[in-house]
Amino acid sequence: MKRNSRLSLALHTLSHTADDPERVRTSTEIAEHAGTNPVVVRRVLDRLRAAGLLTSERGHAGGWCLARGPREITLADVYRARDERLVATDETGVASACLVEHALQRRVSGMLEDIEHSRVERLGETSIAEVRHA
Amino acid sequence: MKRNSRLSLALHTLSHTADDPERVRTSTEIAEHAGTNPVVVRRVLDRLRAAGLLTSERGHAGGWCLARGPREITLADVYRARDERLVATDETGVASACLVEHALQRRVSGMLEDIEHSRVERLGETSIAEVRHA
DNA sequence: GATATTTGCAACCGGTACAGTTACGTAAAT
DNA sequence: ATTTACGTAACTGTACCGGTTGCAAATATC
Repeated sequence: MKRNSRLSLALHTLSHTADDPERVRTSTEIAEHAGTNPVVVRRVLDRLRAAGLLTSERGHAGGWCLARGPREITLADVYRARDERLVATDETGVASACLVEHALQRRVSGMLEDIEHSRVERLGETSIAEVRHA
Repeated sequence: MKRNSRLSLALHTLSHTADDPERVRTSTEIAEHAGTNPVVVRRVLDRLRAAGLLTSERGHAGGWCLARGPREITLADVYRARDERLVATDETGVASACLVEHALQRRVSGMLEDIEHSRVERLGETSIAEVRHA
């Protein structure tokens, strides 16, 4: 697959389901379209379901569906649904004895957090329904 | 060591050298302070030297020194000195046949670029000399 | 009830990235 | 010549991730 694939795959999938919200899609189908593996798809989509963006049904005629209207799901929702953070703020819990280190941690990670927030805010301005008309 | 250590180590080291710019520090000394290994320190500091932020002298009484005044080095300089990008914009060159994918790429990666710029901009507002007084 | 389909999940493989470590070469001061 | 310290290459261990396989559980169809 390609780089940054988790977010990319999530967005791609949601955008397509937004195209035709009634249609139920299997992970196999999605995987073929995305050029990857059904299990990988499920792994990514698991998180979107946990975040309440998708629902899945097992068994015959099962598959994946949008949990709410495509206009009610923003890029920020998708972004937040990944549990990972791109900023990677330290958080090892080990308190350094070094004062400079403390000051750095506070300043830099605070700064990156701010940026993170503004990023998510901007992503929130676009719903997955309108991505195609970008 | 800890996560995000390259940037962290770079910033930490530079902040300390900014404290007393005349003093020459060996990688062993820096490594001990940072709780890591001299070779690791040199690897990270290599990039800072390539970026013109530090100089190094070999041999007896050699070591590392600031290449310019601590007020002329910003956090953005350090951030840029790492060659890596945190955003990881796709760039595999493979053109997808999927129009939605195209639109997504354009919109999302454009947005991430913006954020990257604003991040660097904000980091540029602080010099390593003033980090301690945060 | 048997069968086919599809998610759910765990285990494992292969590749990549990185910190850590060891070892050795090179340069400079004493 | 010796000592010091950078420069660099090689190897290790770990972590993460995409890919893959296998199997259990659930559900629709026959």
